Amino acid sequence: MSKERATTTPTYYDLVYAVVRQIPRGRVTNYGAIADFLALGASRMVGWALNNSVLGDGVPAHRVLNRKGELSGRHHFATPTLMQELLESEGIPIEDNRVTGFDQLFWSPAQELGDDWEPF
DNA sequence: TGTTTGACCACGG
DNA sequence: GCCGTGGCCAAAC
Repeated sequence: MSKERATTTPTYYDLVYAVVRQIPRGRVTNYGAIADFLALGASRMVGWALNNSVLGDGVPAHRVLNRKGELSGRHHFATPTLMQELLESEGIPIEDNRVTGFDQLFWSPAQELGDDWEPF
């Protein structure tokens, strides 16, 4: 929901949330793509942002994977299998904690949204 | 205020 | 092709 952060100024958090929400159902992306699209320069921050989002916001963090296409963040969900369940529910086949056909399911924000796209 | 850590990525050996 | 190291930025301790 990107509520006001009160004592803190808006951060890339909101941007990450917005981008992840734009991910179409049945598609996946990786941290590096988001980080590069937002010009964060640090893909680690995307994970941190999602860590906050999963717990409270309606951000489909399960669509965000690492560059290998692995479900690296599954352990952060309510249950380790929840992430896989959600992906399979969207028609994304998972095999050994990795997305099958990750290359064709990959969704690039910079390519789909455009370089001048902004959440606000 | 300084140090540590984190759902990562790229590069080198 | 796998493992180790560096870099990146921000939040938590």
